[in-house]
Amino acid sequence: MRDRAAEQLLDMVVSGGLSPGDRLPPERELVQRLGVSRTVVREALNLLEARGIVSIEHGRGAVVSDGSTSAVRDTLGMLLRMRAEVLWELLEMRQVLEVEVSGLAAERAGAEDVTAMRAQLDRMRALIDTPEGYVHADVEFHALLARAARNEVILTMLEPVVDLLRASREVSASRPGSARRALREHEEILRHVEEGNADGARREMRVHLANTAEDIEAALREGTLEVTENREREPT
Amino acid sequence: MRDRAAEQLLDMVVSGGLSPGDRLPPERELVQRLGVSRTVVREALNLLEARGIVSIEHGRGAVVSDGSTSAVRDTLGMLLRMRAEVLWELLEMRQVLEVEVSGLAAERAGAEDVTAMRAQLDRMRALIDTPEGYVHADVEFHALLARAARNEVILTMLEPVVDLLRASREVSASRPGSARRALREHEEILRHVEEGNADGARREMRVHLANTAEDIEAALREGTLEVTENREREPT
DNA sequence: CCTGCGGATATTGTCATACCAATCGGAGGG
DNA sequence: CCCTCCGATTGGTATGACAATATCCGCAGG
Repeated sequence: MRDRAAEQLLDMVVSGGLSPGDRLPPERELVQRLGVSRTVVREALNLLEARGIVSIEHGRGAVVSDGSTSAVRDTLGMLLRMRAEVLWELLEMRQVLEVEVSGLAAERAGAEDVTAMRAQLDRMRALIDTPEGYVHADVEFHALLARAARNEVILTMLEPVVDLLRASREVSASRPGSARRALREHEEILRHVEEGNADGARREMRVHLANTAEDIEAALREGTLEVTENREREPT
Repeated sequence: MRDRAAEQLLDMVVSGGLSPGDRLPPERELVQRLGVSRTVVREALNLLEARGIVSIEHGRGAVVSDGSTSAVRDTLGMLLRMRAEVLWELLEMRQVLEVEVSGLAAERAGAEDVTAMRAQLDRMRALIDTPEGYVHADVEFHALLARAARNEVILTMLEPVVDLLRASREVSASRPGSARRALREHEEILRHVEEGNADGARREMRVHLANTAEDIEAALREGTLEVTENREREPT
């Protein structure tokens, strides 16, 4: 019954013309409209919240979520906690997606994309000695690259993977010399993107990710890296 | 409170020495142990179920799940449904993932994978004149290929995309000659996989998906297939 | 007229209880 | 020895009440 109600609610959202930010009817009204008890309505809403469709706020109601991928990240994160070996699969997935993203970006990036990425590279250069800030800038660069690829679906799948690997990256970025090497590689990638050289961009990204994966493996061997998930809810 | 209870339960699972298949204590006992009402316990259990940690079975209890990826698949599926993604983006995503899957499968497939795929090709050959059954067998073949690639994460993320494209495929598969052509292409792919020729497998898969996409486009032009979004590639 | 305060109202969160539904196991009869 | 049925265990649903939080509106004061 819960699943049936959740399906009805999902239909209300997708084919009911509700946009992100809109509020669903209150629980007591959904009780009448769906003809089930409040218990079932609440469980259905909780399921949709766990799936990232809506966000339930105390005293306000259930609002349609923007297409945030945090639910996918959380679910993947718990999977990682139960089976640590999926870390390798995640790294491979990231490689598959980002290599292709580089190629697509080289074919589709506009001047404004290149400008934004160049500015981001400057920021990375400035933060190169503070691992935490550097990784943040690094992640942002990859996000800009993904946006230049002009494919929301790829972004939807890549985002949670990258999020999940962020902790690993912070450790690997603090290894001596790796940040500077990564910066050079980013510059190479951007150069190829700017020239519209898709194959070159793919090749450079493949090299870059191989090096990064090597850093992560090394950090794992040294025991510096703990494979856990930091579950923190968004701070409003 | 629900999240706190869920965290406690998750700790019970991961650091409590519970293996997949083990049963958690019944709800009424967790009520006493956690000091909260049954409502909260149930909501926490539902959250863990949505995240794929446990599987709740009526009359039996909550059993610790193996690290199945079905929760990730469901979450992604709902997310994609809500975003009503553009058809060409889905096709591109499918191409990115499946081309790489073919390459990985060529490197990693064992004899039993090849056997299963060959059997699946026979089934497709038998169903070649019934579009519906053929597409089902087709999907199954691609699933076997993905399994041979030995990366569950990629498989998990590919599935929702394929699901959304299924309707398009049923239409395109009914175009004259396309099913037979697709069958030949599948045979080529399998041949390369069998020989361990990763690049060849990638190339053949790329050809196959390009042809399939062409079929879908043609069906779109003929109005056989209705889609709300139109394909616009170039940004402003 | 504007501002800030306070209460009324709406809405979700938690609790307690009762009963329904599915599953399992063991007692009893064939 | 096997089958059946019944009771016990366990999750599923319904209901009503109250608490916690957010929103809105009117009113007093400037």
